[in-house]
Amino acid sequence: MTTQESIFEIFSEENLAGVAYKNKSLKRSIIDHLDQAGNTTITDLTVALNISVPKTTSLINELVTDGIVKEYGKDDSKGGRRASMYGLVAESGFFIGVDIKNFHVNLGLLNFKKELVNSEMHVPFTLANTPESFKDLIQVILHFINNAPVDKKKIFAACLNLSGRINSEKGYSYSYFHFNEEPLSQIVENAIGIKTFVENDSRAMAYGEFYNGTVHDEKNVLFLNLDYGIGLGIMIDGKIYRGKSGFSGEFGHIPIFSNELICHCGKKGCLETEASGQALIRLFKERIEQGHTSSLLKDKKMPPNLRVADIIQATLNEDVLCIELIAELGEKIGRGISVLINLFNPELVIIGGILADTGDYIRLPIRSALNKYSLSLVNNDTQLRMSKLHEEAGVIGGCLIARHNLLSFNK
Amino acid sequence: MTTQESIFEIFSEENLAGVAYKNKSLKRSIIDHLDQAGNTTITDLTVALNISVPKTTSLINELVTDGIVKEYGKDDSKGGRRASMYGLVAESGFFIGVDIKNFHVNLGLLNFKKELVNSEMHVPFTLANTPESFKDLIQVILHFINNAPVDKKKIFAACLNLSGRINSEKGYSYSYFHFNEEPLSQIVENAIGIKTFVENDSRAMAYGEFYNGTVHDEKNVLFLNLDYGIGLGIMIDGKIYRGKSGFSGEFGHIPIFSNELICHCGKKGCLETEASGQALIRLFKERIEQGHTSSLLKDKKMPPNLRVADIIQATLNEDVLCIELIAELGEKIGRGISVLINLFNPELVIIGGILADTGDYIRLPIRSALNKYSLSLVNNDTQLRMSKLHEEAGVIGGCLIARHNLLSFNK
DNA sequence: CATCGTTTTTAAATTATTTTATTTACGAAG
DNA sequence: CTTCGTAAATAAAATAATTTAAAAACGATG
Repeated sequence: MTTQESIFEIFSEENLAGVAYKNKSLKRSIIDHLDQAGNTTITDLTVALNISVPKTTSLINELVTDGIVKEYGKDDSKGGRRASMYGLVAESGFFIGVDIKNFHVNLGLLNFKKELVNSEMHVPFTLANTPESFKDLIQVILHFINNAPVDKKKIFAACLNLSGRINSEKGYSYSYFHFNEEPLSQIVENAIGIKTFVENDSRAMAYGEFYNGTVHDEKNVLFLNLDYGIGLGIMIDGKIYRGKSGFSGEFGHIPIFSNELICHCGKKGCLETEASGQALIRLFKERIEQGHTSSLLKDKKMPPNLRVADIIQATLNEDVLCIELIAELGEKIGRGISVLINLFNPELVIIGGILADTGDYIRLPIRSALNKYSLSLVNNDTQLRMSKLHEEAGVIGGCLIARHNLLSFNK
Repeated sequence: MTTQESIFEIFSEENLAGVAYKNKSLKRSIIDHLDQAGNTTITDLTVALNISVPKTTSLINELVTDGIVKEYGKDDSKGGRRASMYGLVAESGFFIGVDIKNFHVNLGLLNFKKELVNSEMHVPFTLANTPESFKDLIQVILHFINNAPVDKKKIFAACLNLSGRINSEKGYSYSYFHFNEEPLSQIVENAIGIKTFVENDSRAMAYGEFYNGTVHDEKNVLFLNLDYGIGLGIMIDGKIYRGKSGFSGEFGHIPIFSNELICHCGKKGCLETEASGQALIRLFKERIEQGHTSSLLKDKKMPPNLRVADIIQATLNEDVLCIELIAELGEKIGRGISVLINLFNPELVIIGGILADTGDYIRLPIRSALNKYSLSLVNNDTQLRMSKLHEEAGVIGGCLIARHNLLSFNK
């Protein structure tokens, strides 16, 4: 029996009854506990799961022969005989995260102990809603899998992060690659030969930041993905909140401005029309046309194909116009966040996405807008923190989601 | 052993281990199942809880001798011996809900089977943040308890609904009756001699509507309490979402207007300044001053102490000005709701609170504003429904919260 | 460096639960 | 109205878990 088979046995949805069912759930609980609490002793598990020592011992032994758990030496002395520490086996399974951006793809490989063992960042790729773009993507993924330093059979699952509207339960992506009735997850799964899930990019980043990033004890956390659009990942009680069909967090399209700009979603007054990376480029052009200047100009003219990354870089190089624009953006985003704080009373709001790389240039205007627009009692309750994982948030989150979905913890 | 003692034994937080612990949790699970699924058979429980028939039988028998469960005749024939139906005993315990409004109090008494056995609506009372008002309130509650048609000892818990910021976990009310450091829940508990919880009024209404009202299978539901202020109760995955400190749902104070009106919260541009019952009265006055007329005028002058209820009544009597104002209000509320829909992608939004009594006069403008302001894909996903429980939502919700907290189901 | 207190682990005894078999109850068909 | 098929409830047997007791492992103390 290979490791893979035994893992699938434990995590299969097969309907067992009676003792077999109970043992299976107990084993899952043990893995869940080892997953969350790290390596522990049998005594620890005994109190955590409310089962006796002999029972725990026999279950652990089975998991050890299954290859999912192994002994990690002895515990520190607590006065008597030292207890054996048990923990998950890092090499017993791997998971892939594919984070698809507008102009590149990031990929990562995670082991069973939630450690990133391999990653490829900034693989060139242009996201377009065409079959060609999709084919390119599959090639990028296959290349990553073939170059991965592990047995392909031990890669249990993958997760694709895409912006736009995603129904991760059913595997549909509505904004990209929705060419026929078959769910995107299924199409990719067939193409790469690995169980595949899809998830909204901001939610995946939120998940990564939540479980492997800047979040410690907080349970209700909002993650902002400030990119060309404005995404929002909502974590409630430690779980991703997706809404009815997976369309939650359309923060960029809340109507809080009284302008006449038509958003690409077709509505007027969306937050995204004033406070996104796209808006940033538009505002930059407008200022240049009004006669302002910037270090980004080539021969005193607008550079062609100006990207958000350029403006971020210029800001960090202390370009005055860019600093001003980022501050304006921050003010507007802060006003948006104050809506979120009033509604969610979160413990923590994380500023992520490429625009978060501007650091204090964007953080301080956001902070002051929050004081201006949200109820102080509620606002004081909420921490504002910058992303810790930066551009790795997506891949790590994707890997963790693949892992979580396959193992179906906490369900 | 009295019934009360035995109930507290099962639901006590006392730390048992081993078999005793397991039996206790199984008993709780049985009660939980009977609570949600109604009367069922032993075979049913066997598959639902994954335990054997003899084990289920012995647990049920213990619960029967405890007085919490009893037999409710035989099941319909399915071909063989007819199964006994078991269910909760309605009279084994009672719960009180106290819904405190600006100008009156509603009280209700719920039995163990979630049936409202007694209620007193519109008990005269004026809510003010003074010790006198609080004393009056206690008198109202004591009067209700003493007149209740059940043994006072069998009333296990009560819940107080108040508007404003409430930390229900710790029992604090910040907007009303926060006279000293002791939690309000504790003060009331000492005064009435019954375990007491406090909850935000809109959340309690949402809870009532969710479990005994218009909600059927939906799990992610938003409830709008349109009163003098605008409250929001958020139900996620069947649970009340309270946020970090219980300040979630401050919907009335999201800054989505660019007006110069100072809200009573101290900020500008709050939804409440334009779309609440308070705003309605202000707008009515303004129109009258501009020369408009209405059936509500006395000698062609503003009536003193005009209440929202008066405008609602006039609307239902087809007063043209009031109908217009309600439509304007609906439009603005709809714009606010579109923010919620974009963020939450809920299955259902319930329009409740006194202004919901205007029915289609407010529903239709809300509906059309939603089409105008929210993403169609997301919007089409969400149902809009009017409250079913109307002014009883609060009391029923309060009773159910008291019951839930005491029994601590799903925890 | 042997002994003692402490804690984990293993083993044996006890208790509890499930599984299987039997009995009881019910409706329908002959 | 008896018989037969089916399903629930009960009883007995078998299995599995917990509890208690004993052994092993370890550090500290004298």
